[in-house]
Amino acid sequence: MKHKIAEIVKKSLKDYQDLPEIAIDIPRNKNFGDYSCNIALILAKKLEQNPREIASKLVEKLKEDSLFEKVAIAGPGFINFTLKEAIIQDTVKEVIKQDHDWGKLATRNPQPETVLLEYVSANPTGPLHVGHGRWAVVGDAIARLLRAAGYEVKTEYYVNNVGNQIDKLIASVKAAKDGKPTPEGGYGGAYIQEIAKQKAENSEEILASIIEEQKKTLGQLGVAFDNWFDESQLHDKNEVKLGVAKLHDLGMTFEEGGAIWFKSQELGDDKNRVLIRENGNSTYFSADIAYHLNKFSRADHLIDIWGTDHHGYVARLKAALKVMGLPVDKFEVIIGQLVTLYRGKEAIRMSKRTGEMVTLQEVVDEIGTDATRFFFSATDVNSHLDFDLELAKKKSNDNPVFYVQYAHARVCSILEKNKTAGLPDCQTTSLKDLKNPAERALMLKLISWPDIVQVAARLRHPQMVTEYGKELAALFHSFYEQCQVLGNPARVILVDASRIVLRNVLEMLAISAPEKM
RNA sequence: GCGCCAGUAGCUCAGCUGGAUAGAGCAACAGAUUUCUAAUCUGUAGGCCACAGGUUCGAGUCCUGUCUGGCGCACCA
Repeated sequence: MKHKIAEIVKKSLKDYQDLPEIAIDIPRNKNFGDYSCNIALILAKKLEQNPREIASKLVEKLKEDSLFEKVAIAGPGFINFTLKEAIIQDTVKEVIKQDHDWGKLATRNPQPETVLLEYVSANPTGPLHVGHGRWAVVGDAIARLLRAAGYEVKTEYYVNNVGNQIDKLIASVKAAKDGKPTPEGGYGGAYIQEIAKQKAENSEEILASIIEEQKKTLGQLGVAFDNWFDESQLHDKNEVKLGVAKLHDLGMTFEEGGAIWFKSQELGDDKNRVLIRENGNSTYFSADIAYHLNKFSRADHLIDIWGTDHHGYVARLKAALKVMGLPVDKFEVIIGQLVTLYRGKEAIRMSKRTGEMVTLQEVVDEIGTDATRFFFSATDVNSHLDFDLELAKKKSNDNPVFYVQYAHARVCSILEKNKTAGLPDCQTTSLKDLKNPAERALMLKLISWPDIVQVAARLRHPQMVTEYGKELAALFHSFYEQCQVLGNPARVILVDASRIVLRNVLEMLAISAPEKM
């Protein structure tokens, strides 16, 4: 709908040149209409004209459009639109017609951009922690959003199955097996003892067993990856060496102390970085360069979600890719901040060294998949999160996830009661009588869903979906209190449209949409 | 010391490229059910958007500085 309005505004502006992007907003205050546009204010600055004058010229043209009941100027020069009731009603019918597709954006591009989204990618040295869970949920939701927005998305989990940490892991398991204490710098969690008790003999079996556990936990969270990519593959196929050679050919490397270095200082880094160590082994950095070269050969656009502990690393990887001529503007890194667990007021301290930690598996077991997903989707992944287990569990009845699910269950219950009458025919049933403010507000919300998907996908902000879900549920509950549905075909249609959008919202978050609660 | 991220109601958090009177949930208080699910609804109260400057018609949002917290600053990953 926003897009439609923007197009109309654009048409009315054809006398102007060099137009900025036209933004259509939903005003906070209902008195300002259903949608609004600030283009006159923006143009006023550019053209050094009175914004209200520009607006009044535009309004004259916009008034003629059949979409609007009313177009008005307000405040310093906002243009406010009120939709015709018939347009709103027709769009509600469109919701029912499109059903699962309502909220999927039509791509004008016959060859959609391919996106390779890499996330979680935890080291295969132990169980996932809560931060991983957060990034997993956010990554999965972003993948769903991008798909709905018309991108072709592949998801991937990078397994660092090479390097020091693996040697330490193996040594730790061996020590446990022999009843010796954990070696210096090794891993000491209870899971090490578990693995030691199992049949796991060689490093492959040990790794496989840990990765299996990770997969199991992620699966329980409803997160599955299209591809698990082993770092060892890059070494086996010589891609790491080739990447380093490429940098060498570009004159971006030098040798010192028996190691090969990347001249990252020339590109703004505060120090140069080692690519090949004195002992001939490659660093994590050079493997990661190779990995991203590999990914760029498979997709147009890369998105990585990294933990905040890796953020210092972004600049140097981008620098390396840029100097190699790759489109760095198509390489995004989303930094995921950590989660601090609380039980009531008490923060749960975690230490990898002592192995004293609450795993993601334990949290999912305790809180449940739906609530965990909702909580992790509901906040900006770029902000630190305090997550209170007691609150998420104990207050489950007032939990926002249940609030949204309950709206869906209520809808289904009404439709079940209406079964004997049957669903009214959308073509022949008039929605003219849906004039109550609660009905109108609900309809407007339903028709804005595709706009939410679009913006949420562009910004990679799943929290916009959970926000929308809460707002939609609230409007539905309010409507429900005021309007008797059964016996009113127009309202039955409105309820069915609500069911569709509530379900589509929950599906976007991979949260179940129960028919009964 | 340097860098990145954050600081919005008592608590947990939303707030789209700068827009109109800053929002929600929880907690608190007062009400609503002979009627389709009360896991609900209606209302009240709660704010110097960390602080100080600046940019402009207009700042929670942009710039500079300060304070507080998190995370980095390896020939670990």
